[in-house]
Amino acid sequence: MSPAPLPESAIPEDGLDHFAARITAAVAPLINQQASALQLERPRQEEHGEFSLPCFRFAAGTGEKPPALAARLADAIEIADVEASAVGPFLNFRIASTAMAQVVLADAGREDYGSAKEGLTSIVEFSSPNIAKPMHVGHMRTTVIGAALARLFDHLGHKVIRINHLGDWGAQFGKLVAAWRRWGSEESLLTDPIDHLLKLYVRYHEEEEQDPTLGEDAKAAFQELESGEDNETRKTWIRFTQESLKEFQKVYDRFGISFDYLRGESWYEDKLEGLLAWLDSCGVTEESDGATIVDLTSEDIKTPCLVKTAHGTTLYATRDLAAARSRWDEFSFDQSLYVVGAEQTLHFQQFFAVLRRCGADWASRLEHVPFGLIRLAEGKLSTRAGRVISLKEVLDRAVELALAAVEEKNPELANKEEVAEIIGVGATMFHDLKHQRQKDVVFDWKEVLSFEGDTGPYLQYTYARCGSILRKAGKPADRDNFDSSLVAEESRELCIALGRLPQAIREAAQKREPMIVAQALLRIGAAGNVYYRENRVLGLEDPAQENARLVVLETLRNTLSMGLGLLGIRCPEEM
RNA sequence: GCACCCGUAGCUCAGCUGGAUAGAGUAUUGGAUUCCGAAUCCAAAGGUCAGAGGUUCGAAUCCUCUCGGGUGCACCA
Repeated sequence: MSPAPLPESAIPEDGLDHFAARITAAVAPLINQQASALQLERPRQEEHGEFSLPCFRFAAGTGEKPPALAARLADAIEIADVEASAVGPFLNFRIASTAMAQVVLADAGREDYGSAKEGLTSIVEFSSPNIAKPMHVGHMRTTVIGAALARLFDHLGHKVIRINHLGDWGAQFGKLVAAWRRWGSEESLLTDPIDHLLKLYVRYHEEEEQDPTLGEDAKAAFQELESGEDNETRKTWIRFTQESLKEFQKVYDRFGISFDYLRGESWYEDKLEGLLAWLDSCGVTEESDGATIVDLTSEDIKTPCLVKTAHGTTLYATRDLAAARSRWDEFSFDQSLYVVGAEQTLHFQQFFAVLRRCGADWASRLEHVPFGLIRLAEGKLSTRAGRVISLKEVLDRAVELALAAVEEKNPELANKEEVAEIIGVGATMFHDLKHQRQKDVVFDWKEVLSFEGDTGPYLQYTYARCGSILRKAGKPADRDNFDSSLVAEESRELCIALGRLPQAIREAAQKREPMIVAQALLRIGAAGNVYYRENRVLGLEDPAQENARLVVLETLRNTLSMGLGLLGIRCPEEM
């Protein structure tokens, strides 16, 4: 049960899509194809135009050789503002500069540029840090990628539900409460709650080995917690949760991220029995070594899914199953994404397979969106081995460096701290978002803290430059009296880059790959920098020319802020 | 042992469902500011796309194998 295909009308024709639609509509009938089936390609070489259609696969049907077909089509086709030409077996399309500038500069820069009305209900589960532990660089990717995907879906007209599936349940909280009873310090909890809780946890772990009574205490504490009674243990646990959330919220605020639901694993606590009963009624459970499992060999997975331990407690998978079912009942989603590290792929395969075995046809709407892990040069991240970098530390250092850069480059700037925050956080986020999800990344301070080249600050700088010129113009760009022919040739490269953003947005959402938008923005930024370098805007003799260039810069500026906004990155007016 | 992910320039990475001469950034070297912000722009140099087979009119892209790196494999999450 997959989501129904989108109606054609749901796909808007902003930017270059406008011309692509004209091209496919004109070509399709000549080769007996549906317009929607034609995939236009983007030629590598600029001289081959903006779009291209290799004719190899259609030539077979007509009995012609590909170059002959391409040549015949090139002759036969008439498309307004598009010139078709055959180069060997390729049918290439070049868009007339004036028409392109007209269309792109009118579309791009609108808040809804590249938006759609897909109307799907999409759940994005992301971030999901563990209570009482610090957020470290490892949480960066899920948080930033998940938030970006949510924004992309939102832009495409989805009803988006953002869920933070906090790790707030499990036996370790028994330990934590027990540790708190022994050594907890009210003062430390108030000054740095997560640090204090982490230290308690680590100490408990260490002393447990010497003193077995600690293990008993922890077990007892978790049982008190699981009982659901409103006892002292529960109060303590709630307090730890609240204190942790306060800390997490500081990071989310800096990232500009909000959630629709903060639902930790504990939220599904009262649904676990029902879930297990459901699994039983589906006849998929069996006993093995005292534990309750679901065999998945029929689903091609050798490892069974464990849903209940021999001690009778539930597991991660049980809670995820309960959560999925609860969300389906509540939201009837079209798609439900889990932005979680690739190391948990097996877990997701298992839990999806369990649902399939139960005959839940909606299981096909669940999707694990994996990403590669972050490692340090010294090795894998490890809290116990001390190989951690807290997220706060990364952001703070980036902001600190940004501040130094601002002091040096723009000492007159009034709100330096505020601007440095935008730049530093933006650099960190962009760095994470410009790479493919799946690849592992080795955390490298030098790269994360770089502000030159293919970086977030480069795009922010471009935005600020445009703003600076627009301010100095002293008047807004006049779009009612905009003559696109005055800038058509000089802005051609920029318009192409701007014009391709809508497709990048769609593709990024489809592939769950925000990088595609980040790369498109870098091309826009590069073209923009060349543009205002080579085309002076202010003090021109011809006011119509000046106005036309103001329109270009205003469009560039708005598009950058909209595009970076989709990635969750803000732009400073000056920097 | 089995399964999955990754391998493209010195480094970090793009390369779309197979398409035309494999592209950026960075580092290196050289150049650009009487002119809207040099966090910029221009240029040079830099690749046996890990290796070997196969499919195809065409392979960095798909298939198989080998090598190298990473991750996971029932009572943690």
